Amino acid sequence: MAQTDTVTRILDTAEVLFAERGFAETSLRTITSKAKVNLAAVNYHFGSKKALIQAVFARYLDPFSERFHQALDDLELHYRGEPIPLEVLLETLARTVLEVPAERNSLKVFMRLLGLAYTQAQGHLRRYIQEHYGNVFSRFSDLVRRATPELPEAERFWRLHFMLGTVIFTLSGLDALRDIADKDYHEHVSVRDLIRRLRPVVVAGMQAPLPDDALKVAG
Amino acid sequence: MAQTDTVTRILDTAEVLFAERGFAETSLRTITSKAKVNLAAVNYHFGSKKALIQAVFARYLDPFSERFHQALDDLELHYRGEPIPLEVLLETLARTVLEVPAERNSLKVFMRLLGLAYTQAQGHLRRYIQEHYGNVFSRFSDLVRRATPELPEAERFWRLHFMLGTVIFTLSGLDALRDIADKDYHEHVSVRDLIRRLRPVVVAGMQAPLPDDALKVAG
DNA sequence: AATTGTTTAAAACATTCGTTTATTCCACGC
DNA sequence: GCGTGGAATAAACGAATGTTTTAAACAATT
Repeated sequence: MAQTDTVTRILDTAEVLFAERGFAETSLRTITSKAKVNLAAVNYHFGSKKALIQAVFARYLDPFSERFHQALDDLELHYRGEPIPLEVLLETLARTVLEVPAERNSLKVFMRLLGLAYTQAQGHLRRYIQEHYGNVFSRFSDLVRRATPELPEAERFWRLHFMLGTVIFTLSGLDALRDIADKDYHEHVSVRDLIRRLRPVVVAGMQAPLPDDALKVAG
Repeated sequence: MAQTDTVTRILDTAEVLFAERGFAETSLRTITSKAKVNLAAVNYHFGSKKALIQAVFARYLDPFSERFHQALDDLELHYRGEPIPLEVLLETLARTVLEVPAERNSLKVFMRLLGLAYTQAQGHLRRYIQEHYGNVFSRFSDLVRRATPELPEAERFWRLHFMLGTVIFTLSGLDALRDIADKDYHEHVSVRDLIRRLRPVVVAGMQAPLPDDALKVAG
């Protein structure tokens, strides 16, 4: 049990702490003491703190990447060259995102980490993710392009990230928001509730009219 | 020139560095050396690094709060009890946000800072902002309620935060996103461009049809 | 011009960080 | 059995951090 136990213990503890406080604000000493492993274990097993951060992401993104590619394969087979509708693409993305961490019961952590990847400095992380998972995003992006031919190239890019922001912000701040919502409206929301509420908003956002003077792009 | 110069020199330098790297990743030594003031000056004039962070925010949020209250006063006077339309409220909010840092020629910095306030740990910052500027948000929130009576209470709450997520995520991850956008589309976007693109998306999101089975709430 | 209070300057202080080293432990194969 | 190699441990290292201290320079007031 030796190695496996220590490595996963570190990863389990690190991902929670990273999600709670960010990367720079989480020291290796905090991680190792909470995980009840030796301080040097991180550098021994992972090499450095940077490598640990990347490993935390890989544990989520590797299964996600595989499953999502598989799901897109199925879709492309089914639609046989026809453009896949935007709703179907978003639905598939949402389902895959929900499936992956469901096994680990930590959707919230996964979302927080995704948010941090965009927000925190950590240039190495962006490079790592881009390098390892850029093709998944590219593939999805291409399919969305075919589903929304009326959108100018740049506009689609930005709207995709707008919607990404909506989802990540909401789900990563879920606890805080849920506290407020519970207190003010006495109505408890589940993650599934939230996603049900998110769907029409995201679709409407993607299909919103073009900004007033986007002429230079729209040609 | 003595005090004023040193204090504003520190603030000017700090806000740029904070916006670029975040709070924890920016050391006082980096700030003071770049600002060409003594290291101890920060602790002398502000008391601590935390207080410096708060001071950086206050320099933006104090004028913003004042202007926004004034703008809402004008609106309420003009609409004389009638509900103020949602588009007008959002427009006013956006205009005020744009006006404040325009004088200091640093809209991007202001936006990044707003994003960091939500994103970074810094519990003291959230408490400070809540305490000093919470009433502005409450007032705006009430006006939005009157502008969207058709929305169930909880639905409006969530959508407001969806849209907040869109804006904050986009603006706080601006550099990262801009890097990608520059590389892929060779088109440089300004913050003003982004806000122009954001508007129709936010409006459409707020006015999206209700989710399929929100019946229990809609009554 | 002397004095007072304020600001700047240089240095040191006490922590904390990531990383490395040296040692011990322990399981496994010969 | 023993030795060997991978893994855990304890300790220390060097660098960087926020903060404090002490002294000097300065401005303003009387």
